[in-house]
Amino acid sequence: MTINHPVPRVRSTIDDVAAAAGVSRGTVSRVMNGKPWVSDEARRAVEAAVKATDYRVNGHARNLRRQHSNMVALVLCESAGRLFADPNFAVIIEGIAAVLEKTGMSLCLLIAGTATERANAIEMIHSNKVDGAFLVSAHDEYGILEQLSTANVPLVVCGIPAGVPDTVSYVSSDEVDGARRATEHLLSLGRSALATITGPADIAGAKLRLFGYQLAIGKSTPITAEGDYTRSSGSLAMARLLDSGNTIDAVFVANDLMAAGALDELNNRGIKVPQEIAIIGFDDSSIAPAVSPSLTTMRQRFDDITREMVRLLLAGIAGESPRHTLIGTELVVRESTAGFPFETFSSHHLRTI
Amino acid sequence: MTINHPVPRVRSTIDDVAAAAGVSRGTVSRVMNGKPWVSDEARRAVEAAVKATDYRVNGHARNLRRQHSNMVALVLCESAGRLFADPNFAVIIEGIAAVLEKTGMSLCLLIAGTATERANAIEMIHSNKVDGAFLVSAHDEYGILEQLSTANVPLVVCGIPAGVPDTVSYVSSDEVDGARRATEHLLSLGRSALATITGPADIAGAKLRLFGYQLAIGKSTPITAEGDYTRSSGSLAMARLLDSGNTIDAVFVANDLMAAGALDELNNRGIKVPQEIAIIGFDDSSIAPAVSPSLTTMRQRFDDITREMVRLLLAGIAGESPRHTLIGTELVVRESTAGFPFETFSSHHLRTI
DNA sequence: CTGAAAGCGCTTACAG
DNA sequence: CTGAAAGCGCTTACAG
Repeated sequence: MTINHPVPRVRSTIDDVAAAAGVSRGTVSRVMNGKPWVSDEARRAVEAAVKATDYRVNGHARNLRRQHSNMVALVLCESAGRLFADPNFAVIIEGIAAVLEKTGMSLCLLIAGTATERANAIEMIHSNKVDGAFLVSAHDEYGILEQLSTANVPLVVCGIPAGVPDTVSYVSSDEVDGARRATEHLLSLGRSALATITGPADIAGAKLRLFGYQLAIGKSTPITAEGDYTRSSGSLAMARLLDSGNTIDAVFVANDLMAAGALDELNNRGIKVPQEIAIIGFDDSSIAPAVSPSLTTMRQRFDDITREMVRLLLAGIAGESPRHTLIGTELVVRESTAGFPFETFSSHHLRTI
Repeated sequence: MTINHPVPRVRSTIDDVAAAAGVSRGTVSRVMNGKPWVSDEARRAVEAAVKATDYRVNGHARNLRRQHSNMVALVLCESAGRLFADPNFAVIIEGIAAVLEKTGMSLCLLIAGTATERANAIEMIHSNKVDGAFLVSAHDEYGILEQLSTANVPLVVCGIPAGVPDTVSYVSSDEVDGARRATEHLLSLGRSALATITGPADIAGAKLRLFGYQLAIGKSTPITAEGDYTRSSGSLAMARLLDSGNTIDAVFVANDLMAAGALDELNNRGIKVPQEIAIIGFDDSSIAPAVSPSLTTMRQRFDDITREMVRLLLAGIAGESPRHTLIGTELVVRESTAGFPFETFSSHHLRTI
């Protein structure tokens, strides 16, 4: 396939409108932009001329002149398939869109799952067609952050980037603290044979969650299995843990999707959750209350995260320096670490363990 | 919240590069665009100067001059939440992105779930910042298609728009034929007490599927319940059908998501599918094989649909007139209308009905 | 192979 | 309140 050069399309310009209205283009421009100091008579003439000529301002010319576009990009470093498989993305996109909408800026999503798409996104940002950009899920291996960090445009990353953090802003849940508290919750149940299912080793956030887990279990060597944040990888990891020969009575899983997968595996083997093995996830995504047993998890406050992301991007556009914000997480207790009613389960739990 | 006017950021221009390289800006432009007829010496000087000055071409200036942007928009008339709830969107977006990638054009997604977002998307297209646009799920009530149809930019709609079809291209599954064949499949099972769960009445495609259903059942008055294409609305509609007092032994559901919801309701009530009631959906989305019993459905060939959408947009950009394409559907038989093995179920089916 | 020049369509001080 | 003019940063015939 080849690029088709667009046919020239006739469009009326500001000069056409000016001629039709019998005014100068300066006056047309002033009414198009709602500037004051235009006589009612001129305004009416221009408005009529705009209609008559079917005029629309040319965005390239306007932005070139204004030196900004009033648009920001949201770069998603995933294929559409993976994007749609993880409910967190919906929450993040919706949050950013909702906050940004009130600011008068417009948003364009750039899917950057393939190398070509990443190159296009980088080009778009480097060429100054957007005033700023959000970056979601920047896997280290792509080096996209590195290339973008030299762009002359403010950047806000969702999550903690592994490298080049000085020139960009980021906002993230407090991963270490969240993972530590999740693990302590498991410990508080009286469980002592803990394991963890980690996210991809190349994602900084995944490493931090593992670190928080280690903080909580102290000096004991961690029993771990790595997944890639997908549901099926959680099943596989759980199976490896189960078949490893280690005794396990509780697992901290680095995200809800993998926790759901772990639950699938446990359910398949007839292992009772939480009686035999307690499970805690991370995210409180839409899947957490939907699985059976429902999933205890550390809630990421994406509403606060996205609000802060927008705030930092706007600040960056206004000339402020990059800033880093950590947002706290909340423990949400559900069936996978508790019974219902709580008391009943607790006593049952004490008897069986 | 208010708009922050961006601080002026220093960026080197083509003149800076020309000065640093000791050539004219014409020459710089030629090497930036890979044009022939540049001496190796000049090329090297320019390349060094580009690096030294950290130069990037300004997209607005380039596009203003070139009169096209090499970018197309994909307008999604849904909130991010709904977008992510329906697996069809992922398939469509991924399909368009994949085909478009090979053409050298870049893609930007515009979420147009709210009135403000729709206004932004329309503005973006009217201002000629994209060379063309895809439109997905254009609910009639928004009038977005109407506003866009006067834009001086080719448009390709996914699905059959209810109005203004002359100025835009569209590609759609053959809804009428698909629905008719789905219903005939139900009839071929020996079922005679049919009902249908329809999509939203304001969506043209939903009306066409109902029409196809009516074609198949002939003169009998259709028993219908309307949903809104979500899973939960399918449950509700199924419940209404069940509580209506009509005898029902087979249901054509206008999409898979609602069919899954119908299955939920049937499972809850302990009604056996397909023994007591057979169910057929529409789409063959990822949920169809995932539910239990797995769902018989009419497959929409989204790979062909998206390929054709890109083809038509490119053709439109090249100056060709709008065109309309209908793509055929395929019957995919699974458990919800058949047993496994087939023979076993068939005999069982004959005995119980 | 290269430079000088025109022009893409706007906005915005600057005079008046 | 309004017009004439400059200029945003490019690309592309046009000469040479």
